[in-house]
Amino acid sequence: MADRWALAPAEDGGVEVAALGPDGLPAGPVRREGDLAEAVRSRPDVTRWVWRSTAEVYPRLLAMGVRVERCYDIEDAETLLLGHEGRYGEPRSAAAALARLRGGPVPPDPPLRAAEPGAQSSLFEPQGVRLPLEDLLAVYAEQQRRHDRTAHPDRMRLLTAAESAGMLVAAEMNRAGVPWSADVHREVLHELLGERYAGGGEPRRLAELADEVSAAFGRRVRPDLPADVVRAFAQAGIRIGSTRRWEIESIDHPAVKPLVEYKKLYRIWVAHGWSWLQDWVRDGRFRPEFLAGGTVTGRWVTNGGGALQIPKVIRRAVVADPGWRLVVADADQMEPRVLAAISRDPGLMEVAGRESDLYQSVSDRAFSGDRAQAKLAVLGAIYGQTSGDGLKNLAALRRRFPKAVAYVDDAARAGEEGRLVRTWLGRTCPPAAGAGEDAAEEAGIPVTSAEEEPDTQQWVPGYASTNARARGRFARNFVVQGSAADWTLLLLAALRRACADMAAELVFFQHDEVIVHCPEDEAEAVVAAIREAGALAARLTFGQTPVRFPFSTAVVECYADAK
DNA sequence: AGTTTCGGCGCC
DNA sequence: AAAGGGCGCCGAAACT
Repeated sequence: MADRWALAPAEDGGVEVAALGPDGLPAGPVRREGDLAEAVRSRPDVTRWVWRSTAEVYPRLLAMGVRVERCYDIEDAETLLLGHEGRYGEPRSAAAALARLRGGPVPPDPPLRAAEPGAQSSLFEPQGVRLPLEDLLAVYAEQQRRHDRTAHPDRMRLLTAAESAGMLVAAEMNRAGVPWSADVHREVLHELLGERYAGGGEPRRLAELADEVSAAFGRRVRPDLPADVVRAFAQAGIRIGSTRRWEIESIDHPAVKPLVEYKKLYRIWVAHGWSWLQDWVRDGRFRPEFLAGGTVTGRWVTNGGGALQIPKVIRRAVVADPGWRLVVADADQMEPRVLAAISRDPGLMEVAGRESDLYQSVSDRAFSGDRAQAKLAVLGAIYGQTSGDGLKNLAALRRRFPKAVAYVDDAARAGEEGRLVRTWLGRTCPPAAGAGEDAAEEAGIPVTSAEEEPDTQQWVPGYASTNARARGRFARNFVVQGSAADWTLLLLAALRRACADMAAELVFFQHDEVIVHCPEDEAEAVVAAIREAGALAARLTFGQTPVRFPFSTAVVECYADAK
């Protein structure tokens, strides 16, 4: 039996299936069967299912209790391949890919659906345009050839496979949900905000703080209205450019303390308060929708619920089931370690080859001993910092780690010049990304002329335009953040496989941090599995490298206790 | 009245 | 002290 099969759900609930040969070409006839889940369940030896869209197929399989080992998502691969080919923005649907292959009119992509609180049913709605399996297989075969034509075919194949794996993880996490205690959440809210008043107005503590702010100014001020706050300070003889916290905090005025406190609590109230709880938590689980590869850098996003921005204080509500634990694992200094792996800078690889604190090591070697400064300088180099403290030490960084800094500098230059920039595995940055209006215009989005700003520097020799510099910073960060995302995809894939042999379930992922929910007696095995998965991901992603990817791990009953 | 943008801030 | 990367979310403000 072939280990690779393809399937395409049909309109009537049936399914088409076909065995594939090692070359990815059909190894048998397309068969028509009555039931999607049964078609997969009855073929336990299949190690990879090829399908149009994981979002279309996998939630339905999971609902029937069927999991798959691996998959290949044709439309996701199409997106990655188009990007690699410098064809960002072309329609990415399988139907569009087929039209390009056969030479017909290319249909535009269907519009994305919007997020709705708690709308589990949306996960089961058919998305996109279905294609007969015969046609899907033609697209798939062509994609195999397009992989071969990339700069590093082995890496590109790994990338599409890894992101498909990420989509399986995301679908499984969406099904599992994040263990969430509504009672604890309500306790936290009551502690911070006080009683709620009828009518949905501000809770007690916010009303009190608003009164304190008003008293300090000697007139009624709405602290949640920036314009009102600016006006109030102006009347007090203090001019401010914005009401951002750092700016407010530098002011000497009795309104500052209650105002800053108000802004902090207001944020909790509107973004993670009682109505959030009502919308997103049901049956002891917070159910956001994770989307693998939702950003150009490959980082995930979530749709609804702000799952990647859960405030620290609210994490007390993330509580394991009785007898279960949360294994919380954070990759230590992930981005500089990734920079070491991709730049192959000898000095940085040596530092990143240890599991000990990378910023402390950098500080010991390059500076006079301040870890905070070393961290600022390293992150500043990755982010393209243009001023501030980080810049002071950039020269030292450049001397000590020349290849690493040159790597991101080269990416920045490529970005400024509009050239393609890729992650280690081959995810490609759109040439105009980070350019603001330029990017919008190139994507076909009309830009109002009133906002166009003549870019006078453009004609001054030696100066890049504002937009070009923005592209440079974007590209500089892209190669590091994106390559880190490459590694985390492989990490998740490996961890998922390890968890498949246990009761443990992956429930949360946030850039460099995973949470596994498992029975207490599995916790130590999960910790070990995470470390092994990280090491395996490093080998697979970067090949032979001395760079290590250690984790800080904690086995806790409550997420807030992990730090 | 409905839709889009802005300001601010949460997370990494 | 406050500049540089990526996101999502909310209400208010600004728009049509």
